[in-house]
Amino acid sequence: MFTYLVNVMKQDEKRGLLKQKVFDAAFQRIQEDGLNGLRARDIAKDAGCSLGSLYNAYQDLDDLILNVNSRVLEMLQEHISSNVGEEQNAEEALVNLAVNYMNFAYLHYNLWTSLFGHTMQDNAPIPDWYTEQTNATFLTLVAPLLKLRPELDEAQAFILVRTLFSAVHGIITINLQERFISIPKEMLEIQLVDFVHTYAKGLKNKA
Amino acid sequence: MFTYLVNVMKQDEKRGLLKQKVFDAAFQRIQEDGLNGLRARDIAKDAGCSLGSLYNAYQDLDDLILNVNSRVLEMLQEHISSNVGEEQNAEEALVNLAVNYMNFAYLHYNLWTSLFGHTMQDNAPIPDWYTEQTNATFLTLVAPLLKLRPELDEAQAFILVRTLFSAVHGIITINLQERFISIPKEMLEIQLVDFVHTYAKGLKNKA
DNA sequence: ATCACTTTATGAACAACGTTCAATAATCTA
DNA sequence: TAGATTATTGAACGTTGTTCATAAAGTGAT
Repeated sequence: MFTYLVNVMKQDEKRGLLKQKVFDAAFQRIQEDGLNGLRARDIAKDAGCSLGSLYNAYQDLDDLILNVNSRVLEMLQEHISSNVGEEQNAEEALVNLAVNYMNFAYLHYNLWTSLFGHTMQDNAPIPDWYTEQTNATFLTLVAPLLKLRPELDEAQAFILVRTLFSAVHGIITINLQERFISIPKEMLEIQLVDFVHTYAKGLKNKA
Repeated sequence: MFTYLVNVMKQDEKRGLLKQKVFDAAFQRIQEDGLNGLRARDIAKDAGCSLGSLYNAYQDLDDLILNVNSRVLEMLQEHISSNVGEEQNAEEALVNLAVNYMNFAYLHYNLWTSLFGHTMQDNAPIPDWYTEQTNATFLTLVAPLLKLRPELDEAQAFILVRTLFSAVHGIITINLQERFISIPKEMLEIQLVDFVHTYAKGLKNKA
């Protein structure tokens, strides 16, 4: 019955279907084996198409990976800002952002490292649409903070969120990297919450 | 005359010489082209030996890269702790650590990304000697802080330095990654110094 | 200096990879 | 249905990292 559906589809619908199947296969491979274990031939096999068709659907592996990472960015954005924005104060919102980010990194470790560990072949430039989406994701994080602290202008809030996000990202990254001694998740969370509170205290005491 | 020296050398001295030449070639390649541009055949050509000899000197490319990264770690340790330890207070020491770290990242960008961007083939484990060196480098950073703040025990100082280092690392990493909007070095330094001061203020206000 | 023995150097060969492309099949249009 | 357009295929290509049989060089005892 699925074949019937395919037969009844227009050509561009089938093209979309193939693209989707290739995407799904790549996503799952990255999720299970990590970016390092990604092979064009495996993706084609999983997607049920030939090796050549993969390059019909996507320009090259970089193109495909960027599309997967784009989806991961969406997931991250959704996950990170859940339960954020209904707090009484900005400090708790920042703590929640940090803890959500940590949980995402643990929950989707391979997808998360794909986001930051991928580099283009031959030092090719990252396409604009991708960097724009990355920065748009950042702006989403700024929004709840602005609601809570209307006295900040957007530029200030952007810098604040960016700095804090970078710092939190670093703390989690270093802890999860194999080359460093890492502490258990529970301890990391304590350290992270403490860090955000400490930094927030410093911000309050600034003026 | 150089040939004369070679002729007069013992066998293991020549082995060391070859290892050194291969190392130098790899180091220079990584420094100039980055880790992505590293090719076994290029290294062999630069070192003036055959492709096979490279695998006589080092087990594989991972082994060679880890040795280069080990040297980079030494450079980082030396660079980061220069001018640190003679300050009046711990806060200034932490600021200097952060700024030194930033300068190293800018000055030796390819070497620095090699340090954090390298991953093993086939998810092979990182050898113990390397992770031990990494953590030993950390302990070096803790030492000046302990001298300045003798009331901290070593565990507390370690956590403090580790958290701060991770955060600083994250701020610099995110800014230097191509996929994010980056600000000029001068602005980053201001942001970084401000961040450390703010965090230090938070620490003081904790008790 | 000669010989047997060990160590080192070599580059052709191999397997695995991303990518291309001429040939084939499918689909659309008129 | 015929002709034109598009999609699919997998063999083939160029580059990788790595291995290995062969050759060269070094070592030490006689």
